[in-house]
Amino acid sequence: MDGQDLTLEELSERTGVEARTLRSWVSEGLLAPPFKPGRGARYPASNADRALAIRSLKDMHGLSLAEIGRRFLMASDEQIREWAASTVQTSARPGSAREYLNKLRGRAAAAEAARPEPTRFVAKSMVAPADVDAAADQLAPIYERRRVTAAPAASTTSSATDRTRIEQLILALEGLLATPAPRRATSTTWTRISVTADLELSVRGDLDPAQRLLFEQLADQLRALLTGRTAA
DNA sequence: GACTATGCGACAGCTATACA
DNA sequence: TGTATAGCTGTCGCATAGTC
Repeated sequence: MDGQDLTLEELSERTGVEARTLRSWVSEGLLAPPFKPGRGARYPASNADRALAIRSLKDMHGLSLAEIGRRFLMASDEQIREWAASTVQTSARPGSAREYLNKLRGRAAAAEAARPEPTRFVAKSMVAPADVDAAADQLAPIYERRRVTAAPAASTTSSATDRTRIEQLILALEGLLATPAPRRATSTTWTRISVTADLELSVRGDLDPAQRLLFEQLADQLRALLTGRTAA
């Protein structure tokens, strides 16, 4: 082993998650199993990040373990570390989506400044800035328009540009989230927008054309990020 | 080989929440 | 109010490995 492996106890101490709970997560496939069974079992150090990410996704975002497992299947190591870091840096109750995005932006900026290597995502934005502006203008009468000031395109990587585009879309949609939703849906009407073959956005209730346009653009951005290519 | 520490799988039970 | 579900949590029997 490489010395970075951990016993279950060390993993528990490092993550603050009880050993019994960690074993439960291993049995459900959320954490990697030990390299060998029995006494002296060593777990990969990456399990610490995964355990912290589970806590983050569960406590901050209310995801079920099953949903977290599905996200782990699609997530990169970098993404899992980012989720784990959000647990470390957020000791209080989770904040708004905007606060979360601000944290992501801050960490991304620091990481890029320290190690400006090419990003793993090469997706190009499929949505022209004017399209987002037009959609936001259409929604302006519905709720207060709030937008971020985009960084100059010449100084950003493609992934940073995509992140900014997604942020703009999310911020434009933020007004829809002003009323907290119940933990379980009671309405039977949903609008579903496919992102990939096994991923879709589901929005409770009917959407007007402007709202639907925004969600479709958000789905386009997510699809581009996940697949690394643009749609026709 | 005996003892001890550590870990595993299985099962039952507890708590909180949502739903009919 | 009863039932179902999710997410742990406690316990038990067993296996493995280190020490004497």
